[in-house]
Amino acid sequence: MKQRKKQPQQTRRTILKAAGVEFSRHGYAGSGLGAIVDRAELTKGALFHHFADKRAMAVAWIENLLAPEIEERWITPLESIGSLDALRAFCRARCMELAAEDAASALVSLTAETAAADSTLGEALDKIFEHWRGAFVALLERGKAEGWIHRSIQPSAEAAFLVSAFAGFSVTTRAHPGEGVRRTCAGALEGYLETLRAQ
Amino acid sequence: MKQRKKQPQQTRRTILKAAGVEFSRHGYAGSGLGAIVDRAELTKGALFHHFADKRAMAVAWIENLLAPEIEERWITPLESIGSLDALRAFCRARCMELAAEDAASALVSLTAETAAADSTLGEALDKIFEHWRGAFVALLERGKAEGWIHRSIQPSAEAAFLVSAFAGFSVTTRAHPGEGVRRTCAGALEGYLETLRAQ
DNA sequence: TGTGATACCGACCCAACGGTATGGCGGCAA
DNA sequence: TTGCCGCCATACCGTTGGGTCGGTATCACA
Repeated sequence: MKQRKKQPQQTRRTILKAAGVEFSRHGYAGSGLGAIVDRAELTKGALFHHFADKRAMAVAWIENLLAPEIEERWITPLESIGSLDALRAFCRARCMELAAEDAASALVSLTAETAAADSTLGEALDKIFEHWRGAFVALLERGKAEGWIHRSIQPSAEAAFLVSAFAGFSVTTRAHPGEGVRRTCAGALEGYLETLRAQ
Repeated sequence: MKQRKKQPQQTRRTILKAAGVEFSRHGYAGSGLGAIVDRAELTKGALFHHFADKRAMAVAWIENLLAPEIEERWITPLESIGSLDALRAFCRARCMELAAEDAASALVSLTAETAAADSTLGEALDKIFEHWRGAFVALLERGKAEGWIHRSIQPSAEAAFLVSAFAGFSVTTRAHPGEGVRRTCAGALEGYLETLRAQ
């Protein structure tokens, strides 16, 4: 069996995965390229062969790794929700699982740090938020059509609110780990979700 | 009139204010001490005379400037709220005013960046969140006693949720400035607040 | 088997980082 | 007036930051 020794796509992913770990833990400015290539067990030569500079690498990480993770954990599951009880259960589960290593937590913390100052990163991150909101809009509109979301609900408003709520949970969870705050937030969120119920 | 030439307390505040501007714009790791003393029109000698190191200065900023600003804009006003309509108006107003320069936005972004990795900063920041939640708890309990908050409401849960919601708004606002998202979030938040109303 | 292109390494560059050492100057008590 | 301490400036240090460059190993293809 021939094992290729040079696998550029794999190398690229290895770098992005290492970068993701560093970004999630130390933020964008706090993550050095040295720490990233050390974690990847590669060198700066490899890094700068695949990416023009640090920012371009961060954008690639956002688009190639972070966005798909958000998609998989937070967005795709919405498609198979068919009742308000299912939506409640899903939101509660995601709230209780929230941790600093979660993709959503990385999205939120990178956004908070960089979006205001760096428009390139900001736009890449906002695309994910936009997509996320869009998925909630689609869910709520479907819920209205299927009769388990109240007719008077405005999907775009509630979608923006829900995404912001998860973002907020991830911040307060970072400040105050432990189950307590997550549980109370999850409970209050379920109370809010009840207001969307038909009738 | 004798104008004192050495005013250490004033110098200290000048440094902290400059640090606050840098932290708000570039985060903790992204703010260099050089940029801070330049903004303050002082030198590192002054900085390290008043603070042991960068982290201690950040803690001093959090406790001496950030916390009082949060207190003034977000916490103290809660004391003079005497009806659910007043609470709705207050929350809407704060939502619509939210900007990257707001103290709450700085609190959130610094928390997202540092709380998970630096327990010293994390605890200083969490104190503010804790105090904020406490103020909402007091408000909701008073509202129950005065009869304009529903009896079945659990103040601690709703307080955690409200603080998280504002934190989330500040993040999504950073990613997507402009009135649109803020307005829709404010609307949905008011819808949620209605669920707290007595009867 | 050669050959040009791609993938990666390792040493290096300079600027900026957080932090220190020293010393002058203003203000106050004796 | 002197002596001293608190306040702040200046110059500097070692390290690390992002980024460059020449070279080498490996590839696809001829």
